Amino acid sequence: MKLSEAKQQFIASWGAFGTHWGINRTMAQVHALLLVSPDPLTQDDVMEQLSVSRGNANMNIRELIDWGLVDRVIVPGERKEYFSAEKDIWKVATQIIKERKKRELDPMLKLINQLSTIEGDKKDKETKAFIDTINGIKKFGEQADRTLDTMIKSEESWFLSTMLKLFK
Amino acid sequence: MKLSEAKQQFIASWGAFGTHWGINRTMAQVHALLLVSPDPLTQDDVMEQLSVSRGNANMNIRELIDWGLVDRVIVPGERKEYFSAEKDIWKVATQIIKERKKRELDPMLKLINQLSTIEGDKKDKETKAFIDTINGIKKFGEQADRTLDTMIKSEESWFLSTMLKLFK
DNA sequence: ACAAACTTTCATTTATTTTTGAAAATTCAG
DNA sequence: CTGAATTTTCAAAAATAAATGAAAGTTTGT
Repeated sequence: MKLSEAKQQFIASWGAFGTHWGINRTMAQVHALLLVSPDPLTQDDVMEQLSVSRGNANMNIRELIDWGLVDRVIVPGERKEYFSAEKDIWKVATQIIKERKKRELDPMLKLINQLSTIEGDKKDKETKAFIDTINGIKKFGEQADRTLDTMIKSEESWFLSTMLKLFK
Repeated sequence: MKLSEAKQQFIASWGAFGTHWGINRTMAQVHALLLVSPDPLTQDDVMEQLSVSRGNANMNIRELIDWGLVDRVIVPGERKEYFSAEKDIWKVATQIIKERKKRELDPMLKLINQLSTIEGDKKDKETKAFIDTINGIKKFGEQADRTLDTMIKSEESWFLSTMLKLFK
């Protein structure tokens, strides 16, 4: 298999994979493209290599920056902006966990906490089932929250220790 | 907050939550409804409570059964089928992890393994970047695979030990 | 075997999400 | 300040995903 072919397949599959996880196909493809590009790319490079419009490329690149997965890179003497993706997959995973936790788990727990304050007779079967389910989710969510924080933290300290080694 | 109101909000939010994770809104809502229902429901109950069509209800209930999150329940003397959701959130989580792993992580790793066999000069910057990214994903995926298997297994043994206690 | 009760399918419709591309806004060198 | 280069916005169009409901299929009691 040739590089260009493998690259195409990787980008296409990463895009399809993303859609199964609620991620816009183009965003996942831009991410894939930047992951396998040794040097930073411009918006026009992305447009050309993925055959997408200017607006689409722009929107998804910015979304990736919001997610902390892509950085703007300044190339001296160039007017255009360049973009480059974090290449360390462990850092990528940590960042995604961090963002999803913030965007989804935390608001969900907030809601669950509100719902756990319903008034009602615990003798009632319907009420009891509701409270039990909500409490189950609450406990699970709180545990997940703690576990994910630990993962994020341990990754950061791993990162820190790696950095320290570099400067020792 | 009253039960009916809380229930409505839970179902709506669970549905919205699902869409962020690539899960069809109705499927997530049916799941939520069954999670807070003390007794099994029929397809008509689901249709009525969620205001969805027969086809939609049927399709999503079956999908939930495929995912191993909902069971058909036979009520003696009744012609209709009844459906009930697994209520233990830890088991629900385990089951979702199991299914997503099978449906998505495993095929992705298969692809990555194929892509890691590209021919090419490692001196070439493009080729090197591609190989490095693929290998990074490969290592990460293999670790995730092992970790998730451990989680699934530990849940099963926790389940087993709970069961054993019941019969001791 | 029949028919009522119930379940499943799937072509069509509807809703939602994504993409486009031209216009507006911004940036920056001279 | 000017204007060309570049980036961003957003209304409209296109693509995709989901829902509908009637018809076909299946099951079960008599």
